[in-house]
Amino acid sequence: MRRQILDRALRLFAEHGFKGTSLHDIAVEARCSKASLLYHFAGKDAILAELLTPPAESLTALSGELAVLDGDRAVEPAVTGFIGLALRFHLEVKIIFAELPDMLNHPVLAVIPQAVDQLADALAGRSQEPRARVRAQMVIGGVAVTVASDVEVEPDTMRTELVQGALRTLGRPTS
Amino acid sequence: MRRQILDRALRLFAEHGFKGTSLHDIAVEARCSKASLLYHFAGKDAILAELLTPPAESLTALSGELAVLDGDRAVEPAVTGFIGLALRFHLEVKIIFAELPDMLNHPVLAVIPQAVDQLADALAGRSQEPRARVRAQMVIGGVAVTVASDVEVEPDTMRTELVQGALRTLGRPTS
DNA sequence: GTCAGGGCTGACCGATCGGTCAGCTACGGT
DNA sequence: ACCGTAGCTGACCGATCGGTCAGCCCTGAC
Repeated sequence: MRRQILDRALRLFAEHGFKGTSLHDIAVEARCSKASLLYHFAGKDAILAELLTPPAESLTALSGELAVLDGDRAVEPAVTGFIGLALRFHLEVKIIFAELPDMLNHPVLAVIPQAVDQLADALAGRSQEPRARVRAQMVIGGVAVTVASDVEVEPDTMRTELVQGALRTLGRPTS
Repeated sequence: MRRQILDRALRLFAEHGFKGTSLHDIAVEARCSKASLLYHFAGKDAILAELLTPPAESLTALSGELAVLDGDRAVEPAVTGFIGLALRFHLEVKIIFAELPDMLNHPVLAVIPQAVDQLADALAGRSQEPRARVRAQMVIGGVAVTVASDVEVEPDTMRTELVQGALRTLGRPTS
């Protein structure tokens, strides 16, 4: 039942946004009562937090791995690692980019922005130049939006093209 | 007063999202009563529609200009034109990318997706190849997210770097 | 048989939402 | 001096929101 609730809530949040989805909507989709949702979860926020915990932890883990690599060597792992996570959690990515700004009160979600900042740092090759920061931001946005959109492409084609596209964006021709 | 309302509503919608902003919030920010909002506008949706009409019209106009250009020649104008619009309407871009999916009922907003599709078509150089579609989507997402984010960069640096980054993403080295 | 407790529910609550309405105020035309 | 009207407001409305609570049902232990 918990699984069912989380599964349906994930789809609804991704489609209509967090604020755009009511507990009633989730209950109908999961074929249970609204009160049942609140038996399994402390509240609506708790459902979102539990949904976004796996991608948040994976992202912070990636940031940790990248932190030990210096400048140039961090770029390619950052690209492939981020794209891997984005593809794996594409629905969660859609939720995060849609309405994260308000949800930052919750401790689980608060770690996401700083992890993204560290990711941007790695993508920029530890450079503080404005031009490098812009490139990094373009990669993050491009990957996130593309993964969240419903372009009909085979998964491996999508992955390779995202990686190559990101590397070109950063001015790093494909090796 | 209308100007005041639209100005404050734009900022609030961009910051907290459309659903995340109440008429009360706008009224407080605009220093007037909630009833006054609904004297000037037919409803909350009408405020959003009026805010998004200028960028929507500009976008459809750009699509029209690009439609008469064939394949290769459409790419660069598409890049520079889209980036120009995105920079000019950066707050509106943030609103659109955050919660457009639900608002498509309104006729003013319904034209946006098809205009974006035509833009993607031009960015892909009229190619139907999956790889080209992915690249185009990456450019749209990268530009939109970068413009909507608050990276602190001088406007002209931002513009030139966005254009060059987009062209690199598309595999078109800067001329 | 019975009892305890986890899973679940309908009924209900206060808060807040978008929106309506009668009426107040200020002011320009005659 | 009078009036029409544009601008604006407080009070109020029904709907919907997230969340609470007493209690029902079922099953497994003894």
